[in-house]
Amino acid sequence: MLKIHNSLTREKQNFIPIEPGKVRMYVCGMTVYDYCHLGHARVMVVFDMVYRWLKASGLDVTYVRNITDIDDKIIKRAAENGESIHALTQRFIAFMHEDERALGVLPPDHEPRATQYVPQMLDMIARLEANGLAYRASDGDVNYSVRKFPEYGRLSGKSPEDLRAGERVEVDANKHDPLDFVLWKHAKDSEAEEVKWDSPWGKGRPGWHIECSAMGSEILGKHFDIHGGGADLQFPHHENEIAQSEGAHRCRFVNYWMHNGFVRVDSEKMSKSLGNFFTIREVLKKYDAEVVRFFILRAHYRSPLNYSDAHLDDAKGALTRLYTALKSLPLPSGEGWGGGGAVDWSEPHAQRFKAAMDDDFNTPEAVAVLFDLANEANRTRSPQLLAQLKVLGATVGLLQREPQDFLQGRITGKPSVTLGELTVHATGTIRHTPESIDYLIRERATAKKSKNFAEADRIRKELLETGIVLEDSAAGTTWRRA
RNA sequence: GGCGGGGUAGCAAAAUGGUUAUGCAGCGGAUUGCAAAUCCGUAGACGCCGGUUCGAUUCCGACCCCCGCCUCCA
Repeated sequence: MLKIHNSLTREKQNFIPIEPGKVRMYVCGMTVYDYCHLGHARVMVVFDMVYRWLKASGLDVTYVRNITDIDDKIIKRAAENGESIHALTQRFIAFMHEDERALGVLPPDHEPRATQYVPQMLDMIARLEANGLAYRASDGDVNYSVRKFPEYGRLSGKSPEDLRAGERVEVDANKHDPLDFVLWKHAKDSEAEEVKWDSPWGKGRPGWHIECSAMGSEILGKHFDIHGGGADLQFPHHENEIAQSEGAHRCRFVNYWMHNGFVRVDSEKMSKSLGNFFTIREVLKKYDAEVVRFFILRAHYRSPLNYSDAHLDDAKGALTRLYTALKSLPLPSGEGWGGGGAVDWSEPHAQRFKAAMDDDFNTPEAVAVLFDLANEANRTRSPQLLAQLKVLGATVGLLQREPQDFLQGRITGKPSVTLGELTVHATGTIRHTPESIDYLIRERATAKKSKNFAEADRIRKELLETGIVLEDSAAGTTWRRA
């Protein structure tokens, strides 16, 4: 039985879908005006893992992750760049997709963009107005009247009294109450036509929170199973979503709320405002994308995750152990590595793996099982256990490449991002190609045959200095990147 | 100030009222021309102080420290 930690109740609960066998899940995605950073990578990877595990559990999942393609920051950035918001957002959506594919993130079933759902948002605002929860302020904005929604604060565990609005931010005089938030922003003369939509309240554009309420209910229905996002969205974004959705539809909005922890740098939250972020593509120039994915899944999704090169190096070493074990798995006849059989769920490791994953997606524990599996497979030389390792890895989007591709630093498929090509390490003095490495391996074999170990060792050392490790075995010599 | 999360061996990171987490690094051994990889063995831990208990890292209380949300943020 799958258990999920529900932010709404702050405890693990048995997961019971609204409709048996089906799961409807919504995750807050990115605002597209810049490159994605590692914090975004964590949301993508974490919920991709959730998506994959729900599917592996036999559930029919509908996964929606939205794209915010209209908001203040986008307008500002487009103006700075002297381009349309459409051009700006299209570009960064494409970059985001590249980053995701590199990280092994499956495309969600739906990826709605806010600008495509303005009519649904207007409809929702009208309902809120009809229900007496929205009002038109003197400046022309339409606001949500938080005090009229008694449940407000339930998700974040805050009471309106405790919020002390205005303590950190100036209170907007147009609001009836400082906690009220905007549903519809009136158009300003200075703004481009591109960001103005007609509405019963005059020209304008949607507030941020309404898009998720509108897109969620439009695609998944008024009541669905799981809603996720970064922990910083719990308040006010998700709190406001609940107020809007339940206020408009007069029914329960979401059963299980999930929030992932932050990526940190030097024990501080990685964020745009602090400026301490690393973009995904920046990191992918230095580290294999699967190492980054493994790094994320090696921690529990709700725990903080400290980013540093040392930690990535560590993750790389660990993943190398798994792929090294997999190296001796014979290729299934006629099939490439992309394929893979079904998991044998009766096997003990698989049972432990499942128990871990079912316990609020405990990927650190599940990964530990993978290592136990690798150890036993190495010891017993069992192809069955290696096959099991590979298919279990698949359930969380790991270990699907040909081992030599990983070990020798190649990328499977053709991500359009330029990633670790075979240029060896920066510390190296000579850069080798696979051909030159093979040549040197043959030279060394000749030297070894004539017992010229000094020359053999010299060649091995020369390669090692450029980051290439040679491994001799009965079957011959293979190489991998250090 | 309000609310919430956390402090585990050199580093990372889980579980658990009594029994090996796991990975990297370390140490000893097997293997190897020597290595690497692999295997076997080994050392090392639960912030501090009390309490409950036959027994606490695990439960309870106080304290110290760190982090997050309360503003846009994944």
